[in-house]
Parts: sequence; structure tokens; C-alpha cells
Amino acid sequence: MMAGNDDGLGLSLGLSFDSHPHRHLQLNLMPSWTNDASSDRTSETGRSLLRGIDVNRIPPSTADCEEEAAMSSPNSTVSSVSGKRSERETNGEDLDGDRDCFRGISDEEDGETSRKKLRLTKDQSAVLEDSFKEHNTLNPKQKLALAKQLGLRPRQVEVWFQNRRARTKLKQTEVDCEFLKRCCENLTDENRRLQKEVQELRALKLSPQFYMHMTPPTTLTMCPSCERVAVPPSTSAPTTVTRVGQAQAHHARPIHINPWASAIPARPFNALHPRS
DNA sequence: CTTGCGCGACGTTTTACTTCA
DNA sequence: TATGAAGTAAAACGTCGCGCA
Repeated sequence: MMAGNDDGLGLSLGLSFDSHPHRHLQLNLMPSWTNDASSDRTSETGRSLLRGIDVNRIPPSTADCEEEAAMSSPNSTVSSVSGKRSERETNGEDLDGDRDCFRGISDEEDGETSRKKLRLTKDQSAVLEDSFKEHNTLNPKQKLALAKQLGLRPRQVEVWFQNRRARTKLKQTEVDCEFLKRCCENLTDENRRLQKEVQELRALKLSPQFYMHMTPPTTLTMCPSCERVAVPPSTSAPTTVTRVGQAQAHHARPIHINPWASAIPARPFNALHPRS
């Protein structure tokens, strides 16, 4: 059962096993306005210093309330934040004296620490999605600009991006899982087919007529460096050939190659399309 | 080398919303 | 039709580890 507000992640996925063994998630990472994040970092109050302090209990200034009220989404009828709201919020960047402004008098009085969740409007979500498509992380300037544009707190924008990244990763994991499942199925099929082929070849091998038409096993010389079998100078080569030319430059050593095995075509195996 | 800070990842909690009996 | 339980998505939070100055 779905909640009906599936955002349709619209991921741009690039799965590839061809030239690179690692699949990659195509995300546009900070191309345009990647400003110097470090220079822009606001002076967040150290979390460690404030750990254990319930900032929710800190009464907000009237100015903060007014400022935040102006910033809040027009559609967000209610918005209060958990009593365990992190210390980040106490800094100027987040302007978070607001949380008590939104909570309302009753909450303030009963000291309840429940957090009201703000549902973002469709427009807000759309803007955030567009922004995420451009860059899945935000520097402080981007965060502030986006928050101002949407009438949200920077912390909300930050949280949205964190959750969005998590959803993207989850989606990618699901895609990968499905991919590996298909690989496994194909490998199982291929294995079954090869087992059958081996059985057939063994049966042929035991048949006397089979030897009548076959040349004896061949001794070939293979270069261990380049792993190539020597090409005999004469095409009418006997059953035994030795490595010449290139292999002699390397440390050629004779190895025995099972001629029956050559019946199996030497081609790269594609787990997704084993028979193609 | 140590320390503090900022940030992202990750797991969890809480809330809003939908579906269905 | 109204209602409550169950399920789901997502907003918000806490914690940890890493990089950097």
C-alpha cells in the first residue's frame, strides 16, 4: 500500500559492466555554483558544547519569531520542532528561535516536546527536486538562497537534502539488488546449460567412433605473459607445436591444452545475456 | 600531533497521510 | 457515511566518522 505521495525519484541511473566493473549512479554533482564552502560556513555553535541542553526550553526572542514567521511557508499551517532539536539550530544561520513561535502557546505551556512535521508544498518539493538534480549537496550559500526562495529554514532545506540523498541511495540499492538477482538467475541458467554440455561431451568421448575422426590431443606452447598460443610457422602443423617469435621473447613454457575444451567458444561471458 | 568545527552518512523517531475493513 | 487500525512516506532528529584549519 502506498501513501500516494511517491515522489517518483526520477533517478538517472547508469549501470554498466562493460568497461568498468562498478556501476555508477549518475548524479550531477555541484557543477555550477560550487563556491568555497569552507569560507562560507557560518559559525555554528559547537554541538559538543551544547549537548544535553534542551534548546527547546530556551524562549525565543520576539524578533526571532517575527523573522521566522515571515520565512515560513505560507502553506505550512503548523510547524513546531522536536524538543530535542539539535544545537545547530541555535545559530544565526538557522534563525531557529522560530520553533517555539510555531508551536503555539499551549505547547509552550505544557512543555510538550512533540514535533510537528511540516509537509512541504508541491511547489516547494518541485524546486527542491530541481535543485537536487543540479547538485545533490548544498554549500551554505546555496542552502541559504534556497531556504529564502522557498520560505523555509535552512535547516529544513538541509534535512530535505539529507533525506533525499538517503532515498536516492536506497533506490540505487534496490536497482543494484534487482540487477544482481538477474545476474544470478542467468548464471544459474548458464551453469545448467554448461553442465548439460559437459555431459554430452563426456558421452561422446566414451564413444569409440568419436576417436576415429578426431586428431590426438595437441601440445601447444603458451606464453605465460601474454597468454597467447603460439602460431606455427607452417599451417600444416603437426599435432605438437611450439611457441615461436613473440613467445620466445617471453618465458615460454609448454602447456597442455585440452582440445575438447576448445569446443566451448572463448568469448566474454555476459551474465545478463549469457547466450548473446 | 591535537583539537574544534562543519558536514555527510546512517539509523531512528515522529508525524502526516492513505487505504481499507 | 463515519471511524479507527494498519501501513507508508517523509520530515526531523541523534550520533558517528571524516576532512580541514
